[in-house]
Amino acid sequence: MRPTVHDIAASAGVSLATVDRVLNRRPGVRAVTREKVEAAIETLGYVRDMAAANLAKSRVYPLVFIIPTGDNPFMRGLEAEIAVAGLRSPVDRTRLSVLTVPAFDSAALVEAIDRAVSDVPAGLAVVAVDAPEVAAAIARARSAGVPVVTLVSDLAASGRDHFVGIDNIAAGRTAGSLMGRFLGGRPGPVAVLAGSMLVRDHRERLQGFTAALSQDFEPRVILDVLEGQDDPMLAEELVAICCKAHSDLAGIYSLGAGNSGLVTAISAQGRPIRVIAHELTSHTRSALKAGLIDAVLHQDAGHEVRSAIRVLKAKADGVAVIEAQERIRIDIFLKDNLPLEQAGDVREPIGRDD
Amino acid sequence: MRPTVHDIAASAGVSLATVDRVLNRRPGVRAVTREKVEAAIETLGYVRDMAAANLAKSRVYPLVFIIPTGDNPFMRGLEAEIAVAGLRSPVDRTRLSVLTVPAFDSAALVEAIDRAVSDVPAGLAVVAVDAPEVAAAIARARSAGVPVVTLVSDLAASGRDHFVGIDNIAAGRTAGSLMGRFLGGRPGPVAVLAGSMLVRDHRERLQGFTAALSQDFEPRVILDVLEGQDDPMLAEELVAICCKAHSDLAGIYSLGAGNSGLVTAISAQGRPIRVIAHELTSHTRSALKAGLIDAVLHQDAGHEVRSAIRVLKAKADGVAVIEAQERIRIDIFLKDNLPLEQAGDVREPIGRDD
DNA sequence: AAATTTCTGATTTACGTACATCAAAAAATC
DNA sequence: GATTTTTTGATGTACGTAAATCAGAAATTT
Repeated sequence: MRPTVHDIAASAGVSLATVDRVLNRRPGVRAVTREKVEAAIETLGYVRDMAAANLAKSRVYPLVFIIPTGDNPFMRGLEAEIAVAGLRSPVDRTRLSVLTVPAFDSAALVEAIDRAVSDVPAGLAVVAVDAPEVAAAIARARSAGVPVVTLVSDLAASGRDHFVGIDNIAAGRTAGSLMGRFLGGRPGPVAVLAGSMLVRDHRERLQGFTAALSQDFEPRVILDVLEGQDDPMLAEELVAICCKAHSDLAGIYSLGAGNSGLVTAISAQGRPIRVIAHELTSHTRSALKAGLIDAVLHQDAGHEVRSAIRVLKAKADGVAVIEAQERIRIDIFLKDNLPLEQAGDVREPIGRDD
Repeated sequence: MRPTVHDIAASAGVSLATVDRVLNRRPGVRAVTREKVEAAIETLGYVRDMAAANLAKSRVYPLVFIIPTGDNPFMRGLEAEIAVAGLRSPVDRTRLSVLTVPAFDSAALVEAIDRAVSDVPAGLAVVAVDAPEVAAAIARARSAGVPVVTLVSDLAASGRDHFVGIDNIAAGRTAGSLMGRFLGGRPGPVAVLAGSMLVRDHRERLQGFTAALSQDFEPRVILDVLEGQDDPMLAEELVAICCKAHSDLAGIYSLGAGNSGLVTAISAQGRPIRVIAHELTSHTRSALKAGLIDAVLHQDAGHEVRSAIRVLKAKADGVAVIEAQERIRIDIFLKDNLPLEQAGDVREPIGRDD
């Protein structure tokens, strides 16, 4: 049987109340007594039964997610997954709420963080914007005792407790490596379609892509980045122009959103172009199946949300996280390993979307 | 606040004891009364607080894993991950035990299953062997009230509650697709190195590989399967012979174990051969880095073990599982997206291993 | 040594459920 | 209608922890 507080009390020769004071850092315990208790905890290998503790406290974990507004399908998918996770809230004693703020607006994000912190939630998950004032706001949250994880987009300088998301440099390198192998000896330049070079994730993906493609393969021209603002219409236009300008275009790496425009543009081309894109959506899925896209790199929003919740609860309890379990993987989908379509999958609106 | 048994009792106009009888299927409740209670449960949306219930019952979940003996590194990795998960047993109220049986010995497996069932564990995870008597044993376990999941190797005919593992046909297809793309227009036959065609997983991988490679790419000769018995020495010998016999050998798909022998054989070749293998181990990792292997398909044993535990607990409680969370993914590793090496990773003995 | 402050013990209630016991009520049987 | 059987209610204890109260002991200060 695992030891209980009673065993600790008996073993340390103190009362239950004192053990409780030590465990919950309540005042009124001499240093020597505290050490006796801690020694007993150590030798007996006591671990607090969180289920019983939470029951006694009737504890709930109010968790706040702060994510960007706008029609970025990945972010909307994230929001949907938070809603799905919310259905399980009664079971896992969480209470999830979502704040949305304009994308890339660091002032608004800072305000949202401060507002969220003011009702002392059990944890905070933030899609970070790369700005010093945001880092400062996160640091404030933590010094107010609120655990913070960054979600999708990291901000290591903030001292956040954990980052939930993929390694974007590795994602870019993977894309570059796949592109190099898929192209084989075939000549011709490669284009890169991004949302905006102002976004850290996109910069990192580009960096990894360029590095892998130029390091491990024969020299190849990488054209100037097309910034499609994650807008399908603009993406389509830019890609079409690019195809016209480069009749020998061999491949395209789309590292942001707006892929439906990309697909429209390349399907109009009568020549094979290798395409690697990000995020599995209904569009990229069907383009994969049709052979218009060769590979899709993907991060699973559901996993990210569940991981954020697990990590925040663990941090709130001061418990260690299982690192291996919380590593968010870069999924590589070909048309041959597509997962079955599910109800919760990202579905996009007609016309303007990913 | 979520409703409790007290709310149900009040709402149904019955006593707490009666609610308890209904909830725990104890006798002594008239059908009409039971229906009243069930209606109240329904309308109030009551869900039993499992944490409190488990506390009251001081319930533990004894779970039994049955896996093959032998030096198959993947299976040993699985065993190691079970041990790691066992460290968390006090926290999640499980008690894990492992039975090992000779590989592919269905009689021994049946005996182990029956033995395990005889002390009525809360659940059973079995690396299944494809035989009718095994299916029957699993069916017996289930009708004895013991939830069963198949692990790594499925046996759908058994009526098991759940399968924890990858889709091996999809894995083979993925390998075929990657091989086709990696080879591009380059001519030459492709070899397949398997453990044994008696194993269902290996058969399925081969099937998927052949289908994808012949369906989506120019015609290519796939040589007769080399059966290396998952033995590095034999694998090395077979591959060396094959290379000698086919001077234009373009690629090798290694769908089983014994990869260290494979690597030795191909590194002796002075020509580039595309290689796709299974399972990330210290050997395949370093071969990836060295460029001797192009891609590794991987299933994460830690995830599989944790998933099996979650699913079995859920089945034991009669609770729904989160399907999306329990899907075991096929990881595709290139040298560019290798995860950091960790303490729990599969390390192989010198000389004879994967 | 007395007064004060700080620590510690003993005890109780609570969280939501499980489970057992015994009495009382209702239904079924004769 | 009396008896037996079945169903229901009332109540208490337990699980492991949290949190509060109050009395008493120990340490510190005067």
